[in-house]
Order: sequence, then C-alpha cells, then structure tokens
Amino acid sequence: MPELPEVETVRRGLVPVLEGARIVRAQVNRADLRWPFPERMGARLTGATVDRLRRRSKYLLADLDTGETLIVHLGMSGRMIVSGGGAGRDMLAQFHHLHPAPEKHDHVILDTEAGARVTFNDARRFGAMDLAPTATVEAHWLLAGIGPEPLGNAFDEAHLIAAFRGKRSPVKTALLDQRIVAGLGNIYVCEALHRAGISPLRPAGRIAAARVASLVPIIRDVLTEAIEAGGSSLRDYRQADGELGYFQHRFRAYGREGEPCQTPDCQGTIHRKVQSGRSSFYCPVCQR
DNA sequence: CTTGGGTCCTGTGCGC
DNA sequence: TGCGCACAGGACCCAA
Repeated sequence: MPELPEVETVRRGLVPVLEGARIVRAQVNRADLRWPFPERMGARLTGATVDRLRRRSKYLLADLDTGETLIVHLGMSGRMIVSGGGAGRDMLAQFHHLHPAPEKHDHVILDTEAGARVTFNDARRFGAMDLAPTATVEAHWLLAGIGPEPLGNAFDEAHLIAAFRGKRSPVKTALLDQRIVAGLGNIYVCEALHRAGISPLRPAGRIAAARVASLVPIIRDVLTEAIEAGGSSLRDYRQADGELGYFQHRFRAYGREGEPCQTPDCQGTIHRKVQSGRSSFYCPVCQR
C-alpha cells in the first residue's frame, strides 16, 4: 500500500510512541518477511531505546541507542498498529493496558516500557525488516541506490532533466524508478503526470525540458498535500496503520477509470492502461 | 549499460 | 453461497 506520504504519515503516528521509548519486549512470530529477519532480531531490539524515527524513501529507520538502526519496509500491505500506553492513547486501553487480540499476520510485536505496543502486520509479506549499524545505514543494500528525496533540496529541475535524458522507457516507469526519485509509487506517479498534462506512455527522454521541470513542483505538491491530508487525522493513533486517509478522495486520475477528466475545460475521460504490469490511469485528451 | 517481464504472498471483490 | 479469476499501493532478479 504505502508510498512516501503514507510512510511519512505512519512515521508521524509512531514518533510519540517510539521516540525516546525503551523496547522491553520484542516478539518475532516468524523467521522472515520478504527476506529473512536479521540474526537474533528480537534479542537485539530488546532493551534498546529508540533515539529517533526517521524516513528514507518508503523506509522507516529507527535509530537505536545500541548503535544499530532498525530498517522497516511496509511492502504492499504492511501496517503498524499502535495500542496501549502513552499520552494520547485510548483512555480505557491505557488504564487497563489492553491490547487488541492478536490477529493473523501479526509478525512482529514491540512493547515499550511505557506500556505501548506496536504491531507489524503484513498479510502479503512483501515487507522487510533488517538491522544495520546506524553510522553506515545509508549504505545498506536496500538504501544504497535510492535517489534524492522528492521533498528535499537535491531533487530539482536539473536532476530530473538529467535523469530523463536519453531514456526510452515511458515516463511512468522512470518516475517509479527509485534511483531517479525516491518514494513515488503507482498512485502518486499517476496523479503527478495527470496534473502535469504528460502522458504516462511518453518516453521520458522525449519530453521537453520545460515540461520535465514542471514535474518537480507538481510532485512536491502532490506528496505534500497527501501528507497533510494524512496528518490532519493523526490525533487518532489508528492513522498510524498506514491507511490512505482522506487524500484518496482527492485522487484526480488514480482509480477513476471511465470518469470525466477533472482538468478544467477538458472533455476527456480517464482511461486505464496496464504498463509493465501496473495500471496507469490517465486522460488521453489532456495528457500528451 | 538499459529495459521489460516474471515473481514473491494473501486478501478482496466481482461475475457467473 | 460457492467458485474462479483479476487485481492490489513494491521492488528485486534475470534474460535479452
């Protein structure tokens, strides 16, 4: 499920629970997700305090006071469910230190000293967890090749123009390529291309530089709006489960096959076309 | 090197 | 109500 905005929403939901919190129990219910868990993961987490909870692309990074960083990827269906203890939690649950009954696919359960519980649930098991030294975590094989953060300074017009130059693959594919820009997935690529008026089918290297440049602020806007929509309901800790929040009602293209295009003065209809196994939603009239 | 297709896994929703 | 199928927001791996 989660792309950058959802992961960022999850991170913000987890910060009050995990930052500064000591993990007193780590229950690991299976040996792997997409890849094997690191050796003795439960033992290496137990007793550790989370100094900081960061995000890089679609990865959550929990820096521990042990010198290691817990790397978490939610895959397609991963959720972080918060229950029990800590300020702002459900009062009844806080009082009774109650946690919801274990559910199918609850793979990792972390309990904090303050009585909160964070449960990693992932039905499809495309998610991942690993531990790496904090000092070199950016060089971890999962993170090493990832491009600039789209909301950071390194993502700019010059970078995107250079990255697209000579590329024959469709712009849809190029924007999904995490080496070019971090954190975009199928939904926000569809949304950004729709706003930019660029067809997802167009080869990336055959888009005029000015139009490529226009994608930069559009990508920033789409992601920022989605984060704000997720963040607007963060008072409810359940938001930390990574659901799409209210922004899904604001999609203009994604999931709107057959609906009229929302671009002003455009009479087109949103079409769906499968590109390398992924659905692209776009308006063939105003996206060229 | 780039590029496209296959693949991992379970759940859901739809048509019949 | 049951069954089969298409599809789902990611990203690695490999063949060409």
